[in-house]
Amino acid sequence: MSSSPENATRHRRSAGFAGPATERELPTTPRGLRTRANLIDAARVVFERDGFLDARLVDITTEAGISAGSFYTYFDSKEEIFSAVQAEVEEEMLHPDVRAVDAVGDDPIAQVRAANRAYLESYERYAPFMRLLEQVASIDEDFREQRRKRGEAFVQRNARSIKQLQDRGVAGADIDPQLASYFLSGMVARAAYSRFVLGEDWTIDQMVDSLTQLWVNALQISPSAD
Amino acid sequence: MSSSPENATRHRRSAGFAGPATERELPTTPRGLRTRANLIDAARVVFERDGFLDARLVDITTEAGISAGSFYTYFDSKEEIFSAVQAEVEEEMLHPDVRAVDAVGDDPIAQVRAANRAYLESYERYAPFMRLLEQVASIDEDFREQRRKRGEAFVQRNARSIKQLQDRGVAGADIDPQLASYFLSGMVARAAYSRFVLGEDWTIDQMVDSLTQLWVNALQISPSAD
Amino acid sequence: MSSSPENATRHRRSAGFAGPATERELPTTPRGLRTRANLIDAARVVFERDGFLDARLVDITTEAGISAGSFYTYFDSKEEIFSAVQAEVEEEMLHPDVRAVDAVGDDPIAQVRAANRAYLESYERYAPFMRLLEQVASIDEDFREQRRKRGEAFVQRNARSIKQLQDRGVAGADIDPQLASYFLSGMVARAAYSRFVLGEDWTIDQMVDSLTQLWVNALQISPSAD
Amino acid sequence: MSSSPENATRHRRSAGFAGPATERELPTTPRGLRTRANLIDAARVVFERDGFLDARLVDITTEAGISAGSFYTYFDSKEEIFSAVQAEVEEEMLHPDVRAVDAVGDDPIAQVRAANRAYLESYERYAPFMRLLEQVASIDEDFREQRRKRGEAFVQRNARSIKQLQDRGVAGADIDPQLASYFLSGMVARAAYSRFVLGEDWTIDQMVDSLTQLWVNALQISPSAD
DNA sequence: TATGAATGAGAGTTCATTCAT
DNA sequence: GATGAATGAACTCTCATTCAT
Repeated sequence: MSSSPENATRHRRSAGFAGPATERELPTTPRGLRTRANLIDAARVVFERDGFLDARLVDITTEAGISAGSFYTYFDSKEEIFSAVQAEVEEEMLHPDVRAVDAVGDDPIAQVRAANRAYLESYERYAPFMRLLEQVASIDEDFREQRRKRGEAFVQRNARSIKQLQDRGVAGADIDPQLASYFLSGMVARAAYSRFVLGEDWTIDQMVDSLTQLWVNALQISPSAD
Repeated sequence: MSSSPENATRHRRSAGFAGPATERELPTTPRGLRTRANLIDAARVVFERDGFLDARLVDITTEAGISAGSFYTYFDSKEEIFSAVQAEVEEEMLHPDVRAVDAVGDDPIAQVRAANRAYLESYERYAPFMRLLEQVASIDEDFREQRRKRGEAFVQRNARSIKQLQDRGVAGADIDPQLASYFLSGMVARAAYSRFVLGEDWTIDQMVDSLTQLWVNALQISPSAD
Repeated sequence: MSSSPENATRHRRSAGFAGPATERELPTTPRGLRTRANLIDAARVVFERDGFLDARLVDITTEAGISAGSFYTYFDSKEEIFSAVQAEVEEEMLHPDVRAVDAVGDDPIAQVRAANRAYLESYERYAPFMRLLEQVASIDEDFREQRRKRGEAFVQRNARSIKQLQDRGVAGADIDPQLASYFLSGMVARAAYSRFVLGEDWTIDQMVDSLTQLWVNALQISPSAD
Repeated sequence: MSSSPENATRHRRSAGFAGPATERELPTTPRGLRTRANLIDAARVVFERDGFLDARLVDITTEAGISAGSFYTYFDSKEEIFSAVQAEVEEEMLHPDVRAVDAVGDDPIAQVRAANRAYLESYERYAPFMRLLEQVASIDEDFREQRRKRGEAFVQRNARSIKQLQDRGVAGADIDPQLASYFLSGMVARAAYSRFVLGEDWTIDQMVDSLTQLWVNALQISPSAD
């Protein structure tokens, strides 16, 4: 809004994020594949720059160097190309430069710290995209639901870790692992959002220290005896 | 999007949330004041039902029972009436039915618990409005910044409480009160969002218990000796 | 096609003729009523000149002297304004200048002749509109069905007349009144179409004579004894 | 319209049905001939299924199993391939399985009956194509004119038959053979249209009986003395 | 010659905002 | 001051046709 040009006009068509639907098949020729890839890259640039709502298809095609009509050779709607961008970015996020996490060893505190750092650094690297995700989530209920479901898996994994710590007597026994996992993950996620989207001026080190401390205290994790 | 009618299109002129701007003076006649109030109430209904983006001015004026053109007698833009709605809701939120918080006494744990419960109950009561706030924040940077600043005060107040607990030796001394306040508040806020906007199916009691426990542990608050 | 300008482009949106649907209420102000009427008149001009398919909304609004966007103040689609045109024309057709048919008396042959003449004269007067009806019927199945149902009533009425003639012994007894009514009415309708749309060069008198003769013979109507 | 997908949009460039124009020469290779034939068959399928207007060239080429661009190797426009389809269907219609018509003998009533039956049965067999013809005729004036001229010959032939009957004293002498031929043929054609396009629920036997009776009465054909 | 991607000229549609009555 | 009709700038989406490979 205020970040858009004067008198900007924004259209939305509700093609929907409801699901993958009839996944359109990829173009067969190298040229087609190249154009499609260009389009996705262009869309990412425009989305991250203007937000989902202010992004016009014509901006995307212009950025991609093709005509407006050609958009529809590859995608049916802004929502559909957004999903493609999302897939691309997620693909990209899954190629970490051999995460140091594994080198951490068994110390649960070190593990929490490493996980928090990894999360924050990833968030920072993809900050414009993360902001975009937040926007789309706040706009579209289906997308929100989709995202919630994905988060579920992450929370469950964390909950199991907490449970194991409890079983080993390393974490407070009277803590609900599910809720603790959910709420503490949320704390970190929101801290990242505050830092990288809202622009709070903390260093990552500060954040890692503080978040890890709060997390560890909250779960009453005792330092590893090793 | 998914919740909007097929092919709905929304326009926006970026009047902006940048600030109070030239605060428009209130109408002088009782009738004018009544119409203005109707308009705000109508806007709240429509905003909460359709979201900020899908809300059309004509829907608001229709809901208010006045003509489309009369809107501009009272407000200059959708953003401006949104601010008025926000002011009204916040006014309403400040009239608590004699909050029991004060009855809590000096026990810091009981205070944290009471504060968490109060927050969640208030969030629940205003859930549609809270969702609306999230949406607008994700859309508009100025609004986001405005909101961040307001939150600041709240965080500072909490930080001072934490500092006092530390000074009394009731909370961990090595905790950064500012960050802890920010992050723990964020945890609660996000939990409320997950529950009342995303629809996670927790009871408020569960949430209060778990959040209070995590909060208290995180700050290493020891039970009051009294 | 060939009758449209070179490289003309024709769009069709399937709003549908399925039914009256949610009949939009009339404008309340005189100005609104005037504009709506202008729009209908303009639509009739454009439809009759260009056909349904080649008629563009912007042609209609231009003809009506209003802006393109204003169209949607009154109608939702080309189909909807077409229905309004149809209603208007039918209204107009129902104001005959005191049809002479009644003056014909009891002679069945004279009655058939009078009916045929009235039909042909009316068809001639509304020839451009009749051509339009044919086109729309050939394009849209719902409209076709609608029209078929309306014709039904007319056929039934004729069938009853035939039945009465048979009962009075004035028409052949072994004729199926329903089918005869349908087929003979169809013969007259098609003759009118051939004359006024296809442009066959018969005089109305010729047509009346010949059609009446065929009709009368077909039903074996004997001349009234009077 | 109602039969087309939501919001379908159709473009047309008026290549026109004006005439054979520069008849494009047939492809020379067997492969080319096969592709051309496939294209025509595909076009017939698509035209009959979707109507002329809603048929997209890409649908036709897809149905034919060739690429979009290749269309122009064989035809210049939708109109042109339509003409080819028409030619093909008419060719097909001219290969009757040794029509029993000739076996009818000299009885004029039996001849009329046989002709009517043959017409109706043929119409039924080609009903989707006949509907298509009606549509195109209603859309394009040149095509309409073309068709009218072709019908002329048929009407003339019938008119001559009627004349002969009159000369033999078997039909009413005061009937205009031209007009009678035209109008009665029209009656049968329209009955067929009502049955096979509009969906009236008559049996062919009913129709043959009734139409023959009306036709014979109309012409005052007396039963053959043989 | 076949391919299929690219084009581009529109048409329809929306709605914040203006303004004559 | 209120009304509600009128405006017009945007934007999406289609598909016959072209053209580089």
